[in-house]
Amino acid sequence: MATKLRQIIRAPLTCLHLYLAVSFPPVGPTSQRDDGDTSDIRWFPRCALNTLLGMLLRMSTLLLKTLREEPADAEVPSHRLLLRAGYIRRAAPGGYTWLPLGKLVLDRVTAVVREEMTAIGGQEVSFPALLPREPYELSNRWTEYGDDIFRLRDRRGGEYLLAPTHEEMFTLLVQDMTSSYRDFPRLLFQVQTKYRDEARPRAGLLRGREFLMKDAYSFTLTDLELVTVYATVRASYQRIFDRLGLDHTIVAAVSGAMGGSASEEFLAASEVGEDTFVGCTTCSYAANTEAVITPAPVVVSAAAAPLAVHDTPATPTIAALVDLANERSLDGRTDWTAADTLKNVVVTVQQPGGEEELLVIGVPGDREVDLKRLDAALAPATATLFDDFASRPDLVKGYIGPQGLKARYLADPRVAPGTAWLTGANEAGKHATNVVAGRDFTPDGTIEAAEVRAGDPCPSCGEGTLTIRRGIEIAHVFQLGRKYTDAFKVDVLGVDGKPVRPTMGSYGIGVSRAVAAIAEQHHDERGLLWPDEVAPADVHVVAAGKDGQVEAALELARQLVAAGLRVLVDDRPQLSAGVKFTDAELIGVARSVVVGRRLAEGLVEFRDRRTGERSELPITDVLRVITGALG
RNA sequence: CGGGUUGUGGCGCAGCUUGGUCAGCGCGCUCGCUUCGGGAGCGAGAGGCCGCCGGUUCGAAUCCGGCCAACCCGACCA
Repeated sequence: MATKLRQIIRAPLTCLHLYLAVSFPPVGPTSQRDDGDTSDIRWFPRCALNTLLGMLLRMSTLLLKTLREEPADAEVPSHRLLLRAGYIRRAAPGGYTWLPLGKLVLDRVTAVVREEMTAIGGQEVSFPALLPREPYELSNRWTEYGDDIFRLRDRRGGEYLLAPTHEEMFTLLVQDMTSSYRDFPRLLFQVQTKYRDEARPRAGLLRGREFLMKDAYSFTLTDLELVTVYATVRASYQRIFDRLGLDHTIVAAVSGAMGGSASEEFLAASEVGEDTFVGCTTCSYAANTEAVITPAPVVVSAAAAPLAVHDTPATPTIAALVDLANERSLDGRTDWTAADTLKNVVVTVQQPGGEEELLVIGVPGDREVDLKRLDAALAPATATLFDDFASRPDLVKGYIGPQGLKARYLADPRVAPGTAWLTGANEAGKHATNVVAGRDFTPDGTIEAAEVRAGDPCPSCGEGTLTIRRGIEIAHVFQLGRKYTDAFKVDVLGVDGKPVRPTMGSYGIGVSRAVAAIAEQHHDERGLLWPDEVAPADVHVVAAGKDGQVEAALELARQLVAAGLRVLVDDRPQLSAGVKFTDAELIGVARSVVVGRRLAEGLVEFRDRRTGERSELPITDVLRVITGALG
């Protein structure tokens, strides 16, 4: 009977992590499926260095329910399929339960990350997710991070947060445990649940309010060392994502709320991604649109005509202005286009502390202001469109020009000194031509706020043009610098006996998001199709028949397990073969073995879902074929 | 936070306009028999405070008000 404790399995000593696993009999009525031998429900993850341990998952007892119908509230493929195939369930707004199959995949992804981080000398630690306010107060992020932090109070009124990232804690740990240059360099990481009070969680695992993240931080004494470690981690990440089967692009990025420089993101190409990035048609340049630098134009004509004001009634929009300019042959020209005009957009800039300032942004009239790029340029401050023109009679909506403006003015790099523009005259119904930058007005600086378009010149090589794609941000690496070591005044003794302040690198991987990204890149109309490295099992054995097929499938599965394979076996009674085939395709283990109608002749069918290949082979050859296929 | 859509057994939905044998359908689940290689057939069942609160009414899933939640678009966001 199945009430006894299962045998305890000890992982080999070669494993970094020793897993003890005990499984219990399924709760509830078991009499019908209890075949008297459940001792093989061994349920444990393969250890980090894997191979020697097999695993047997019996679908007859697995906590799994596939859904035939599409869940109504799931939109993107990863969300739909992970729900349908029984990997996750929604448990809270922006929070998901990992079911057994999903947990296996998550753990495999984590294992790959852990192996690669360890391989470059990373050491794993783990901080609480629940942290007191003070460290975040000292780094100013209690304020800077704004509404995205989950904040809470304990019974005595003490203030806490659920950590959105752990820079402060890593820095404090290093401060606590190091005192000499001999303690450096350091690379520390953790795999932790992070919390962000996202205004709008969406797309299942892709943007949750609770998610699993691997965050790593390097501590070095010189900027040069930081560059070296950065390159090492970057290369490690490329290996990680290659192993995970994620088609990714490394793009130049902005570092956002973290602070820092030399920032790059790893984006997994996907139509459902929330990040837009550009690539160059000729060189290797790639960047998040937020980080695209606009090349300043070469100004040819130095001698421009003097500024001239024209009556331009009823032209509050660029389109109306251009039409009228051509109708009236302003300055004798009839070839005016939107690109000749200078559009001036008023925004309110809000600092994290709450102070507000009015700012006017000047961009060529044929381009919109990209609010994401604007915010990235202003970070950590944020901007909103200004619309209270009644309070500022000096700002004439639709007729604003940069000349004589009584507000801070930042211009697009295309508004270079010497360029002449058709723009507002700061008077209702009037515009001015030949408004020359550097002569008639001088911006307080430049800003990258104009939209980026496919076909724009490449800022790197200057020859190619930009193409635009969408991607899922699966990792972000950047040279953080001394923001946090300064905040906490971390100093260690250098070789010369004088204090040295370490500099930091920050390297994050969205682990749970990576699972979703893999699902986005590896599925078809029939279901998921996991890369081998992260699949919940190496092989899916399907018992298709009731003439001993279930017993034979289980026996085969045990042999495969004994050889170190992780096996998912569909031993569910009473189900037709069709149901099992469909489920197998939905669940997405690439290789399956069907123990079916030709069992009596000792033959089973081997299927490769990626290639569509099917072949019959003696049941005794299965192990050889599978191990061969797995490489 | 703005706009939109939607809340009815585990899942997917109908019913609401026109209040009254409407609490229904499909899937799933339980039991029996048959079936057994592509989400089987027949029969018999279990399962729902119709998101929540209040109002109108003789009577509310249905009409009205408020609230909550989910999803989508935007804003925001390692």
